[in-house]
Amino acid sequence: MALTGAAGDRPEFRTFDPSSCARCGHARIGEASHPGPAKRGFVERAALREGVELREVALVSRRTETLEERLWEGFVEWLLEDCDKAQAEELLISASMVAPLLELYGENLFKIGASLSSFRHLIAFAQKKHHDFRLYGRGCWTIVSRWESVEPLVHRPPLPEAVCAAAAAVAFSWGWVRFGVLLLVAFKGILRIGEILKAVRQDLVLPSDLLTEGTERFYVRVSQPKAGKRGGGKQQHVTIHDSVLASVCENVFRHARMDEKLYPFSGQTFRRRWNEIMAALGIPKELSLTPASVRGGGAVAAYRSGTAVQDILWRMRIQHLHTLQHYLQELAAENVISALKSKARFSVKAGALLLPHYLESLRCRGPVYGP
DNA sequence: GATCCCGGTTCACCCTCTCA
DNA sequence: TGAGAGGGTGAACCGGGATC
Repeated sequence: MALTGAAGDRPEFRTFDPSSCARCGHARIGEASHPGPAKRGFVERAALREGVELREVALVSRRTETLEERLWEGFVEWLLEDCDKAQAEELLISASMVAPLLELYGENLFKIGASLSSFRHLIAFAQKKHHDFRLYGRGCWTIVSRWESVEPLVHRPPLPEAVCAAAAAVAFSWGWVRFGVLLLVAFKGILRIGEILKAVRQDLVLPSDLLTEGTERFYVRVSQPKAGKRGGGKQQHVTIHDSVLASVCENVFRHARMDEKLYPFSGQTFRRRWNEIMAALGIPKELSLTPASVRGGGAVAAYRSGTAVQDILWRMRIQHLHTLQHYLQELAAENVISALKSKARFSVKAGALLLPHYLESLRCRGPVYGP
């Protein structure tokens, strides 16, 4: 009746009120009249904000701030080579003067062998110092572009799936159980290595935690993800579909304390063990396979297994296809295996073949304690 | 006006090295 | 094995121009 009235077919129904007919006092039939979370009042919100000064809320980490301040001091010192302190202060008052000076300083940095990132940070700092710097700073960014064209970025090579499997197998054979398991979790979950190294037991949501034993899914919660300050959520999670790995994680981590780190040592120790495993497999340093290659390797493996690009974006927790291209473009460069000598290829192949046996052993033998 | 694309801009993570 | 410093890289948002 309401629809025909609205459509004009039955003018006599135009005034029909479905809400009244449903004995509902508002237009949201079947819903709460004011849906959504309970609203806080001014007093309650003000109490929660007690002591917080918006002007003092830091938008960058203290470390970045220190780095940029130090770079700025270097720029000022460079100025002082040609003028006295009073003149330098005069030059640094307005963005219109700072910008061309920074351009010259950028060229100087390039000549003396400084890093491009230091110049980028310096420009960013100048923009924070002078709000109108953007009006004059185009030349500085042009210097950055030219610098990049001379020295293009080199992306980290992805970790081939076979090398990941072999590395995990070597770790298990040496008794580095958590290293091996976390390497596989990071690879399958397309995680940044730092994310898995920082994770604690409560970030790993096992089937037994959800009372869904026997399922193949488990989750890793990522607190403070990389882009936390720029959208993407303060907390993210990844889903891993692997029944064997889920069972192994149950045995290795189920009995750990909720605040216990999944990897009980530091990142440096992870890195040293990584180096030892790569050396044992005969993988040369020149191939630049580092723990940072795990995420790219996971992405490439998912792509190769036929996972839809949108699904990979979701699993990687990135928002732009452009970003994913960084990883997948490396497909062509993923000739790490072919670059290996025959002995190393044999080691990788053998290790990858052994992995299922190690995983089966960990799955069947019950709880595993220790690092 | 809406949408897409791309380059500009920004900032935290990762790697390497040194020292304890 | 851990801590810290310094440099390099990855990946996000933003805005403007192009296209429909």
